[in-house]
Amino acid sequence: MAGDGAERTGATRRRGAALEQAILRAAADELLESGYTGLTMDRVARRAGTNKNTIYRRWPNRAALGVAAYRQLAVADLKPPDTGELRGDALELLRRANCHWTSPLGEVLRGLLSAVGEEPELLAQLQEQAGAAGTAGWLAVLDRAVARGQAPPEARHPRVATVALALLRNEIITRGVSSAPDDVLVEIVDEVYLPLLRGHAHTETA
Amino acid sequence: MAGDGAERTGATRRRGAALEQAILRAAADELLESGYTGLTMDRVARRAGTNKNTIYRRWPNRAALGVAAYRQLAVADLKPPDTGELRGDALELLRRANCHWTSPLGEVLRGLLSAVGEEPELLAQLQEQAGAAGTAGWLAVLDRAVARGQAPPEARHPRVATVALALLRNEIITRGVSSAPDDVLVEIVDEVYLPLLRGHAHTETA
DNA sequence: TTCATTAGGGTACGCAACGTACCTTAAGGC
DNA sequence: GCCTTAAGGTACGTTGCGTACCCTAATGAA
Repeated sequence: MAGDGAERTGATRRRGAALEQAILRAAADELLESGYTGLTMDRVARRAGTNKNTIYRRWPNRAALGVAAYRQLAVADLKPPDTGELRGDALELLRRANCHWTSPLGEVLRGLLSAVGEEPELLAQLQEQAGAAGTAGWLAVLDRAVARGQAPPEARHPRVATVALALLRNEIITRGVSSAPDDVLVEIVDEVYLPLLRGHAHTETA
Repeated sequence: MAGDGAERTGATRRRGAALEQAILRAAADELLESGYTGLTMDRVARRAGTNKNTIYRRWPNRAALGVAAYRQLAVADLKPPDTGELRGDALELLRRANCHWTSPLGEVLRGLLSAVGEEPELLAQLQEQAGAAGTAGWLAVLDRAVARGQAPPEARHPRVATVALALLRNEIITRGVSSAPDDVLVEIVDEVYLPLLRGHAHTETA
């Protein structure tokens, strides 16, 4: 990491893409350290070894910078799990999501989501990243379950497929900041997700 | 409403509970007009015909005042619907919740939820109001459905009962600020909620 | 009734952070 | 080797939180 904490001492003056990257890295680091609340333009400027002026030439306001910086962090490595059983796969996906939302990154995302409420454009950008990543994994897992005969084909409806994820999100938002305990995840899978799929299979897999 | 917009002109000086109520009313009005973002201590003070000092003697910070003011607004009138059918009741509950979350009041609640993230005490207070009110209605509706034989007794598990509500919340949060369109509510009920209950009834009500 | 105590009113302040203005200075293309 | 363009530096205006200080009205007790 170049110029991590201290102000940059290099003699040359960066421009264009290089500078932009430096700003984004600085902003992303601030996000991880202090969350969106702690992301201030002055601090990002100092950390990146530049000044607010330069930042405002690229992003119109703090929220936009926050979203852009988050993008850097959110390149999630999502290989859907394959335990050979639907229940195991679902639990694993839920545990990963739980981890994600609980991590500093999740906190950042929550902060951003609430801060961006007024600007729909930024909101759309966030959803594109946060939302899409989620559903893909669930559909993949369900595809395999359908192939195995553990779930009916109708289960591949996106809303049905991601029910467990939605419940987890709801749990975290409703219950507060800390992560959901594992037995809640198990409950979601056993009491809701699997019965739901069973309910879709009208009279089969009994 | 006494002293609605203009600064109070009365000669007597209010104290204690009367003053506290005046402050809370002013804060609640500001919340409805401008949301939590627009709730500033100076404006509340002016509107209540008092000063910040007096407010800070009662609430330690803006968030606490916001939560207290929200309590005034959130006395929801919740008689669970009774259309005679589970599907109709569920849809009606969902529509009400959708209305609520979309209303200025919902916006306020969302703002508060995100602002209070750091202070667990306040968060607990909010949940007490927002959360409990919701589940009661669903349990009541399910009770009647069970009595009618339209749902299995296991459906009265709180997590199962409120699945539709959780999905709606998730939809609103994920998709952004505006209200969920009605077909989404129908989809939640028909594609998730009813199949889920069906799935719980292992081999009955077929 | 008088008077001390207590709570409210008015105002100004310190501080942080956003966003902007203005000028100076280096980079890089022609 | 100049000239446009972009970056650096700095200071400013503004808003809003939270605090400090001192004045003044209400209340209850002597």
